[in-house]
Amino acid sequence: MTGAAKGANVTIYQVAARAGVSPATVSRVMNGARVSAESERLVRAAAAELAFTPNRTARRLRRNHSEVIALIIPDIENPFFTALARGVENRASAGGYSVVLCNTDDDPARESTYIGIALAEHMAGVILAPAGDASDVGRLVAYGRPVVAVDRSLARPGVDAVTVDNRAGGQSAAESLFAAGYTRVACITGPSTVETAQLRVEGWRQARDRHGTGGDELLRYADYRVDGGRAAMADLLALGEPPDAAVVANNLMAAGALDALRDAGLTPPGFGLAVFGDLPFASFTRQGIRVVDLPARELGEAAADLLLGRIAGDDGPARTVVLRTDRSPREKK
Amino acid sequence: MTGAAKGANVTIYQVAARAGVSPATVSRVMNGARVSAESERLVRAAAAELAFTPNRTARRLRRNHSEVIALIIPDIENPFFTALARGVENRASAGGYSVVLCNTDDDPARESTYIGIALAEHMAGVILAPAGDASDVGRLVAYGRPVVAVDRSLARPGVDAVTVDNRAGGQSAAESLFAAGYTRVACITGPSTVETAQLRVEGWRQARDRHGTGGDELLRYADYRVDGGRAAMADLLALGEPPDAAVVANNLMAAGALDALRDAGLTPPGFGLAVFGDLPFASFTRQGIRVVDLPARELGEAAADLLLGRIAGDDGPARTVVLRTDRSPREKK
DNA sequence: GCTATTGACGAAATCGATTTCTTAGACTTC
DNA sequence: GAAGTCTAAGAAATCGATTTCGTCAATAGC
Repeated sequence: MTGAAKGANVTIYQVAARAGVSPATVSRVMNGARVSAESERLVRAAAAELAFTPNRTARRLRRNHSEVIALIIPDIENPFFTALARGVENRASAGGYSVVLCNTDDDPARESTYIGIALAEHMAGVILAPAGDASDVGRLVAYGRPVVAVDRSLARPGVDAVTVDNRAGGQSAAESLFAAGYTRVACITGPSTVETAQLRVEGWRQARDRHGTGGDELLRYADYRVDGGRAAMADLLALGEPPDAAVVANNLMAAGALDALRDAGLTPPGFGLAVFGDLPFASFTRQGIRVVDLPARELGEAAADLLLGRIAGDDGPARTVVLRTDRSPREKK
Repeated sequence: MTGAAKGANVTIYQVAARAGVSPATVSRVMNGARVSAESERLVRAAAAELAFTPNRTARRLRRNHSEVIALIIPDIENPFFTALARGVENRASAGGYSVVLCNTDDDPARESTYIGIALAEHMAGVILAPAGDASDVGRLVAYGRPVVAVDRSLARPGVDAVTVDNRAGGQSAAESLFAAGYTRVACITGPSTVETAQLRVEGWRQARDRHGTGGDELLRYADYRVDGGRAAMADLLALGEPPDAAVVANNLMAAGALDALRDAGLTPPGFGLAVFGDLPFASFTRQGIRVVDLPARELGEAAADLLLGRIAGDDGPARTVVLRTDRSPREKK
């Protein structure tokens, strides 16, 4: 031991001694079981005097579950995920749970490590925004630990998921550009292995086909990151017959795409741009850009609600909640 | 209980039985104590077969400390703090610790709640970016729990702190604007109660005095938020003799200030702007802006190192680590 | 050859709260 | 008034890993 007044950790036994009752009675008072009014008064007085705080570790050991949930996300620096985290935290703390935020940097190995920790820590449940494709979620399911996938659904029966209607979002993003008079609307999306990236492309295709302007020559797969968006846009602009607008499937790539546009001497709305997800703190750059608002915080809230339900014992079949994106993307001021 | 194969939680006793040794021996193997080669082999084999993971709750109860540290920050959606969090997490996880991220929204009541949780959970330590002024850190200190203040120092002896040299940063930000030929350099800073805000102002004053351009009529206190920055800049531009440049004390206010400039038909570098802290994902808007890079990640790393040292038993006097800001802010491309 | 020393390892105590039993009264009910 | 509920509350087991304390045997030392 290092410090001086370290301990000061009052135990239930000390409270019991002070109140002149047994530890069992103290526990009953603290947990709302039947106790005589007199005992309760004594215990509460003693607890207050000693500033007793129950040791959660001991409680957890006995009860065999914790009041902590893990939130595993691929990128803590992406505002979409921090907003999502905030949603989770709001709901979780309202329900008496703490949230441990785990950042995987899109690395399946780190994701796997965190899943292992969640198991070893006996955390109550896990909310997972899957990093790669093959998420190592089997272990959680095998041990019967509640899991909710968020943002992307896991191709795994029995796991709840909360997503947005990416296809509809992609379609309305593209439609809004066509409606504004653009004719060659490109699409920059995420990795082809990622569900959200594919669905957003599909929405774009639907709008494109309706307006009959060619095939996939204006489609680019990138990596959901700034540099990827920049490269993809540069590539599109170098085409013999370049696009005059683009749907960009996430906020980070849009930042890169704007870079590339600027380098080519273009800016919205001269070049039409519709983006999935907002870039907070950048209102001054949103001019002329159509933003499909993603309900990031609501995603987190819905996922947390679902998870807390499972933890509370909800045994029903797996559900997938799909939230609506903003169907009428408008230019921001 | 809900699910089916719930438990499956292998205990040290089962491993011991399988290996034909006592639980004590299993524990010794898992913790690197002296054990015969033969026993070790048997135990490792049994542990592997049963996929044994030690129950951390039980370990924590016995050892009376957890491998979890709390990181309490005022705004999870501010990129500065997420970068800081990442730094903390890097170091902590390298040292075998998990990080619980707590978001206070600048609310002292929430901060206090989280400090209470950190105590009750017997977390190993706390890294605190204090929300308001009077941080309720006394309880932690009273119980001898290690605490490190980050970003702002607490006016409390005995608490380690990690900060940046805000005064020097403020000075070099202003100097770089004067050097570029601007003559009326304003300053938009944070709340007057906040240490970083005051120090940055002082740096600005030093540069201003050297270049002899008036007093504090070009100084505005705002709130470190987007709207505050917008209002402050609008106010400055409405002056009879408005500034031609400004030092803005954080990234969020800079976003607001840029809004106000745009509304007035101004953009950098026509109007000079030097900003504390970067806005990631917004490279396309940094043109012509001088950014004083804040070593957010390094702050987190230093704080974590300090805290882990304390947890390990470092008993020395309280230290304050001051990191250097970027002393030569340049325009970003 | 006989006592120290050392090493491996099992038995059992321990961490602190919860949760069975159990028991002792108090209160009904016929 | 005897037998049958309840209720309150203490004693003790329990959760799972760690750690102290001994024991037993092998090696070292004189």
